[in-house]
Amino acid sequence: MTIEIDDTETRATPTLASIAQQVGVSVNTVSRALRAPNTVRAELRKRINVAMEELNYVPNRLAGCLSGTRTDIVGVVVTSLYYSEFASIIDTLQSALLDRDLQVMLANTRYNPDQELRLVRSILSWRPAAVAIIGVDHPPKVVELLKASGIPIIEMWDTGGEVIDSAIGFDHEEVGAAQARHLIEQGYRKLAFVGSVRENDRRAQKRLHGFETEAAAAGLVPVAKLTAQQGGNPDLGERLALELLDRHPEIDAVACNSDVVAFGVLRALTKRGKRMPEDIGVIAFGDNEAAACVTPPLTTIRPDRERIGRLTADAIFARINGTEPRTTVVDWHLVARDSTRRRKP
Amino acid sequence: MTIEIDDTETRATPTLASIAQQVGVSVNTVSRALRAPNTVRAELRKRINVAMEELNYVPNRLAGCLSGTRTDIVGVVVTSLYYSEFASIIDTLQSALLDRDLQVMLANTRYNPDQELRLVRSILSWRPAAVAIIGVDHPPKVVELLKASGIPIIEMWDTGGEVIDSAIGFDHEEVGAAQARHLIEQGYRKLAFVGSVRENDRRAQKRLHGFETEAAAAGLVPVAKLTAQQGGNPDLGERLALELLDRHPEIDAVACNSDVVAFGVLRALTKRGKRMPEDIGVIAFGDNEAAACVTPPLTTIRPDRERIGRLTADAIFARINGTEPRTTVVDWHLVARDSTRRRKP
DNA sequence: TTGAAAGCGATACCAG
DNA sequence: CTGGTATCGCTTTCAA
Repeated sequence: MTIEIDDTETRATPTLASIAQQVGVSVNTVSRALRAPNTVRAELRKRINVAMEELNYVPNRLAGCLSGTRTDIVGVVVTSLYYSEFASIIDTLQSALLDRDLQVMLANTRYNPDQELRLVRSILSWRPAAVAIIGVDHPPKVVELLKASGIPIIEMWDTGGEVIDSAIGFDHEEVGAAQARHLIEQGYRKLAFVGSVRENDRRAQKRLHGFETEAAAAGLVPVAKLTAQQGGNPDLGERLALELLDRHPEIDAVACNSDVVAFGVLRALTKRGKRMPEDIGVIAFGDNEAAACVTPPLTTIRPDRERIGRLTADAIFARINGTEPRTTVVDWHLVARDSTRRRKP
Repeated sequence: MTIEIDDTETRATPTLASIAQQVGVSVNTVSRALRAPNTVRAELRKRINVAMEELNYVPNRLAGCLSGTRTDIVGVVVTSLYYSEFASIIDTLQSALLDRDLQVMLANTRYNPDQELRLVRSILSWRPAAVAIIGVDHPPKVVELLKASGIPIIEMWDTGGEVIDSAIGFDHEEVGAAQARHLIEQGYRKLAFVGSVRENDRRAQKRLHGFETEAAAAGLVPVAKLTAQQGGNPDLGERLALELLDRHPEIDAVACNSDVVAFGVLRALTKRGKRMPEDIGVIAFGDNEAAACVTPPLTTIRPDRERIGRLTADAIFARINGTEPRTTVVDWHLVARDSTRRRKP
């Protein structure tokens, strides 16, 4: 009697069963050879490894995670990928997660709340171990879903307001206030604010609000203000600055909501023959890699993105291991460069 | 007789079965209500949807993809996340994939081949529908795994050499050659090359090689050359430029391997009192958002990142639908700005 | 139009 | 140390 094995050399991706069959052991011996190598006889283990190598076996995590308890995905939801805004957060976070074999699933909402809901839903459908998401302001349904998921949720970049679970970021109102304070300290009095302040970018709104409030506190209202709904870039900055000069020629300082906008502002002011920092001061936010290389070097506020990324990874591990949720405020620094150094210290 | 249902109100994540039970239908009716709504009576469908909404049901894709045929993940492997190098590729790619409900799983190798192997393996373990990866030069085992996976593999950013499946990018040697050609056309004769040229960054190496070859063809060897293994940034550029001036004061043009390095080079040259473009010309690669905003505005080469992202998404769909692999060369442009305009046109 | 039942590929608990 | 067997949550024939 012959047992016919219909192993018709189908070039299907190998499974645990394939190699179990080839080695002549049971499926779960192979599984253990992977999961708990020392529970398998050395010689067997070796043959199993050889077979895996030969067949280019790659475990199927869909199956693994479905049956096992944990998933090794961490959902990361950002609002933008451009201009280094969050790149180094993602970079640091990703590499820290990798050390624990966690895989990043990335989503970019582009500041669109509908998109955000859709993406969060999509990410949750992968049953991630945790979700890290930019901002603390989300559509109610997003909050509901994230809460209902029962996994650790780390909100990054911003703090304040209602936090779903844990947050790691800083107070953007304070950043705006610091911009105003610095300009005032340097002797500027006719303050303006320009930049991209989108309807759904609460952080930008907070910075603007903080700026206005601080200026008002110093008796400097009204402040000229020119914002746009589109994303920030140098051309926008240039356009807004030119318009600002036309409308308010008396302006002697400009705060920008981002460095890339400030780059264009500097260009516009230079074209109009303004001397910086003497005639007019410029301060921004973000500390883009080029901020120290433009003319004049740009005074700006530098958030500690690496730290946020690292602490987020730490928080994810901690929460997974059962520690309590917490909110961590991360320092930022005002980097004074020549675009505002009116008063020699 | 009483049937005891041990439905101990466990706050577990709802499954298809949960809502099937609540609505009083079978599991696969609910499944069909999701997958093929018009095969379910309207009234029933409605009740099912209500239940899903109430319970905040999110389908478990691990299960779905395990049982079904398709996976909706696309693995995206990049070598860096900093400095906008690939950000807009990822951004465009991601949003194009989203239109087809494909989810990006991101990995960053940081130019480390061991990491690359590990990450590719990890990504393949999720049984993605396709993989998009930066570069056409990978460790042999990576190539083997990707080939064995049987899914579409799109190599981005570079072309030439052996392609695994499909490629969308451009010839980096030509870019380097174009840098040299432009400098020579503008009348520069003592050419130098500086920047980060890592051991595992084949693209950077190709650009350097193309530059040297083109210069040699014009009888301009030897070219001074100063490279580093670390990643490019303005400080590196400044350091290298200062060293270059010390060693080769006769230099009259510098090609940089990236814009961020060039930013530092400009700063160094300015500090040393060099006039640009008169005394010395500078050309770079990348067209960083700030390239037009530094002093002098930087001549550089602009790759079309959006196009690469979009075409990669297109290629993924096409390959999934059975079209043949192909290599697509994407245009790039030399953007001449004031850092090299010696000859007035 | 709806339901029952058989997998998908791995894990985990129990036996042997 | 090794092998059955149930199970994870969903999709997918095949019947009813």
